[in-house]
Amino acid sequence: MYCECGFLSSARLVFEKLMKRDVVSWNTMIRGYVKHRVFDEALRMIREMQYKLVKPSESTMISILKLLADVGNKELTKPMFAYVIKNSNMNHLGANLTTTLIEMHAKSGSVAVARSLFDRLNEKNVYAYTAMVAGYIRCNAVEEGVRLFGQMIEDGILPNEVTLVSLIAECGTDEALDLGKQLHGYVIRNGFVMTLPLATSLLDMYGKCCEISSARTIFDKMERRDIMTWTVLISAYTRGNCIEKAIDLLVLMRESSIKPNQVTMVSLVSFCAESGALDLGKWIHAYIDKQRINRDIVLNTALIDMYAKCGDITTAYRLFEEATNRDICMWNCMILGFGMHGFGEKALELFTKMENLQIKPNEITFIGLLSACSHAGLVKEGKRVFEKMKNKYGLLPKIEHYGCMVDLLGRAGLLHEAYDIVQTMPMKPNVVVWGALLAACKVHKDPDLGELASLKLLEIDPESCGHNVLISNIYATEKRWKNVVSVRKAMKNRGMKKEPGISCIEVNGAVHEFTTGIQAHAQFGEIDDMLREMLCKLEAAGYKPDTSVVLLNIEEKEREKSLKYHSEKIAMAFGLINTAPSTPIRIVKNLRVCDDCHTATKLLSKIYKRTIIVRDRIRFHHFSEGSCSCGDYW
DNA sequence: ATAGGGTTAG
Repeated sequence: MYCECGFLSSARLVFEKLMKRDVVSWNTMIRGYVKHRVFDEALRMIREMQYKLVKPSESTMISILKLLADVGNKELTKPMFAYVIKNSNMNHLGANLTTTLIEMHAKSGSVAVARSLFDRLNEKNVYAYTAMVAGYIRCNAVEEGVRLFGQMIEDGILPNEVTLVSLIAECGTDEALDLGKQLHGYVIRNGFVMTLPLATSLLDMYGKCCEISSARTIFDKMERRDIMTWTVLISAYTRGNCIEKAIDLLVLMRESSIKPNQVTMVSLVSFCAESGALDLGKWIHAYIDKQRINRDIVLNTALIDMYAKCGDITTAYRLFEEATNRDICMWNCMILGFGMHGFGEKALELFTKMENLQIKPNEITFIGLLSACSHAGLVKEGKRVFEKMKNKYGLLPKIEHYGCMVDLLGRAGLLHEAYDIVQTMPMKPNVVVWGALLAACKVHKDPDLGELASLKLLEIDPESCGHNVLISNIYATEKRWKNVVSVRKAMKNRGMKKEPGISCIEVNGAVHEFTTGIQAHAQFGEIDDMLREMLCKLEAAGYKPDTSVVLLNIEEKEREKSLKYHSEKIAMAFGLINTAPSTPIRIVKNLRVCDDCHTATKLLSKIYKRTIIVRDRIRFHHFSEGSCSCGDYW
């Protein structure tokens, strides 16, 4: 009972007091740890059990392995596998045990090990086949999966409703969609009844592959719908940025007297996080509490993430402190949140707390910490964290972590140290790594290293338009128009377009989106007047347009004009017009803030006495009283 | 023995 409810220390106490322990008591305790993701302790107990010569029965092993397969944990599969091998005769592994091992390996990414076990099976039943096919789809070896599915049918082993559902559930990726459609066809051809699980898995698959209309067709045809059906469709809409449709469904669902639960709400909250819609996020938060929807650990994490990503780090931290239950994901969200806001010290403090509580950080934790150090210019601390990751926690830095290090050193102006990392890292640097170096070269004006990085980028990924823009940007800063033109031409020939700059601003709960340039907005006349006024006041305050950030080789006057119509400035003008004096203005943009807008926004915060909070692609800028929280360091 | 929905980075 204690294990099931997650009161593991109480369970352990009872366990320790037992005079006699049999296989069942060990099994229960270990399953408790696995179920609640305390893998270290589970492994320790398995070893202790072995030491005490308690020999687990096959069914004990199966039940533990099954749990492991469900949580898809990679760290434990290896030692568990070793343990099973050690305790049984490899040549006489029972079919049931083997099948469970296949499932465990297939679900946790070791598809090759799963296959070798699969090939040793004499009698391959539907469970083994399904586990294997599902494993292939999960690790993106879809062709192999299709082949095996065909072989299974040839062998005369036919899938049933349950196995079809578990396969379809794996098909929510672009790569697997074709297979998913084939399975859908199989379901129809063979006259399976569209039960709720079957329909839900199909709905979810189409939703995840952005084929919402197919999902909708299935949904509309259904006679009965339960909480999962609604939830899946709502997630599909939020994923496709159709928030109005999602909210409509929330209302409709209430009307058909099905009450949303915490799972339903998570996808709505995470939409707000993604799009920076704070007002909507607050509304949903209030809705959750008003409807007395239970806030479990995942929903709390989503809310924390939402507040952090919408600029309200104080509320995010309050929710974090109030949470009675925290997992690694929640800690990571909070660390990432602090980093995003430039509070590097706070992120590090949180990490210290984690360490004191003996909570094991994972690789995402370190991405958060390294990028937090990077945004705050904490070079020494960042280096220490990187060492700790390797030495204390035995985590092998992945390419992302090297990318963070290059960013950390590059941003701080230590270009050659950054380049050292690029040259000595144990894997081939990718576009992210070269891109970080290139961006650093742009900020710290090292055209030679910048050019080298540019060439590498073009070599690895000639199609990436973002990097081409950055390259032409570097040339433009040096007024090397010839090079700018040739990069631009090459882009045009390949049909590449610069990702358009988009700025969003939420006013009275509605999100308004602006792109660059003059646009067909009902209020555009007013906005244009406002922009003119802003420019006048800016110039009076000593602002000069920084035309070096404009990429095009055009006349100076035109360049100024193109600056004036940067989406960010338009959104700001719109905010100034439509919000009450002295309320903060919040803007979310898809690209990084440009130098000119950054300077202008600082001044504007002083001129109009407004706090202006801008979330760019990677971090927050809090502008107030003429300065920015990033300390001009981004 | 086998089934459907949600959170962090890139």
